[in-house]
Amino acid sequence: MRPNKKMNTINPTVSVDCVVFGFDGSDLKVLLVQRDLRDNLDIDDDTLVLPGDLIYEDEDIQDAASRVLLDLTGIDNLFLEQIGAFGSLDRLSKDKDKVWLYLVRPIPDSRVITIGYFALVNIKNYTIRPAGFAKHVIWKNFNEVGELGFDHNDILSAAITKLRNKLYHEPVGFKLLPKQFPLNHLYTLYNTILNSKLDRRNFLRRILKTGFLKETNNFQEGVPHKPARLYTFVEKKFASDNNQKFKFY
Amino acid sequence: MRPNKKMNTINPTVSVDCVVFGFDGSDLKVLLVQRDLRDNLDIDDDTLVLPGDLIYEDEDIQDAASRVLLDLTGIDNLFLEQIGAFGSLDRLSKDKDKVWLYLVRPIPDSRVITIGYFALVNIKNYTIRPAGFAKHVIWKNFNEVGELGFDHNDILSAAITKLRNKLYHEPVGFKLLPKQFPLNHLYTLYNTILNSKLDRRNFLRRILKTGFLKETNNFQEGVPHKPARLYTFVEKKFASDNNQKFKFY
DNA sequence: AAACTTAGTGTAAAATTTACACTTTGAGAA
DNA sequence: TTCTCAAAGTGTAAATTTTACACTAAGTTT
Repeated sequence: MRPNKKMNTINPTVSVDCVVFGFDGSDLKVLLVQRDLRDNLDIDDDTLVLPGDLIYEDEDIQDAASRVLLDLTGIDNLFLEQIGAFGSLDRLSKDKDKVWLYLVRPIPDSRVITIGYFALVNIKNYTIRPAGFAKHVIWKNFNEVGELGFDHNDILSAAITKLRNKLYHEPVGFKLLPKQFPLNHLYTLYNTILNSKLDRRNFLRRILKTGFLKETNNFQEGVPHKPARLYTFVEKKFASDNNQKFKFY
Repeated sequence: MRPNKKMNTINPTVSVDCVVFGFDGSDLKVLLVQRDLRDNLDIDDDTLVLPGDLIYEDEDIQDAASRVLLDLTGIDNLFLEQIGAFGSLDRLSKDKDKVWLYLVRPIPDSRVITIGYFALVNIKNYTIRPAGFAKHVIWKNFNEVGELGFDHNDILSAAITKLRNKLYHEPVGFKLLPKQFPLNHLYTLYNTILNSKLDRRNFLRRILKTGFLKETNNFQEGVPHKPARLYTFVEKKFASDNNQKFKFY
């Protein structure tokens, strides 16, 4: 490839961190890792952090984010979108964070800028493997996320803002749901994430009118009430210029 | 400040680049610098690039962007907003770009990730000083921007997308205009930037209805037709949650 | 004073949004 | 089998917003 570059060298100054959102039918979840367990450290530090890592010199940033997710969670081939760069000078300066950095980083005092990514997954497609590193990865209710390591609360805030905006302007809700789902799940999802209480009838009408949903002939099973019809999302082309005019709710 | 860090050392792996938009009454402009002149190099390279530079180790990224704008253009204290990180592996691999990097960079082959920023200025407030470095900074019509150095066309694309979205959802148009302006200037601005031909009466009604404009008792001067009343923007608080529901046009 | 240029202004029809409640259906319990 | 429970499914009228559309007013220049 390119000469004059060492391959597979770690770039000690740039990292990626990933916010992966999931939805379990009633709560919005975030994928977090327990820092010490992840690195098999023998310290008392159960701090939760976003999955992330330093990038390699010869690695595209987004590829780095994919790699991190694959390594830490077994989740492969996710749709990832950049949130932005986080580079404040004190982002690594909490005491606990420093301890950890000294244990695992080649240059623990290096100033590191991180690029945040965000992804949406159908939580059921990605049951976290109970073996290996993966057992230290957890889905945490978004509302119950406490103080994370580093500046990860900032990254998470930026991510939820982005998610809410996207939900409003693009058909992304389906990424959090199984291929087929009843309309009420989508309705709950919108209400949960947007923190709203939308009118149910109006919601259903509007979401159907968008043309992004197609009814199937399948129905819910195993529910103790009238089973709802399942729908699928139909991907359509969005001219990126038109997105602007689009309003999902 | 923080120990274990050298102060004022250049971070050779992270840079910032700024997209500064201006509006001259009929065209959207972008601030560009001519690369060779900027660095007083004796090479035949009139490539235009966005104002940008490597950051310092102990410098917040956004501060770096401010510094770059101040150094290269004399523009101080601008409202800057991050566009995102640009880190593709080939972003510095054009031949001309490499020549330049070898001439000016301490580690010319370093993989560099850049953080894009964008700003809106009233072009008349920032007449570019005709002395010193500033004489190599130009306002270029957005539509006439050709191939820029590095991946700066990508950054510019991301910036224009962001600008169009912002124009649609937030009251930012006024940042491109003088303190007082006739409504038609704002109308032209919207049409120019959004590439649209909005209905004039409907536009005026709607923009006034937002409550962000206040009429003054001043009128245009020196125009060869009926002088229009001047308006000012009134800053109001936007709960960031409400932004979403806001539509300026 | 005539011609030119932009300022400034209203309305009716169409489309969209909103508020609102009852019947149906299947599962599970009695 | 029937009763109860829980969610599914469904329509309309009023209010609001959006759209399309064109002429008069005012100041400048010739």
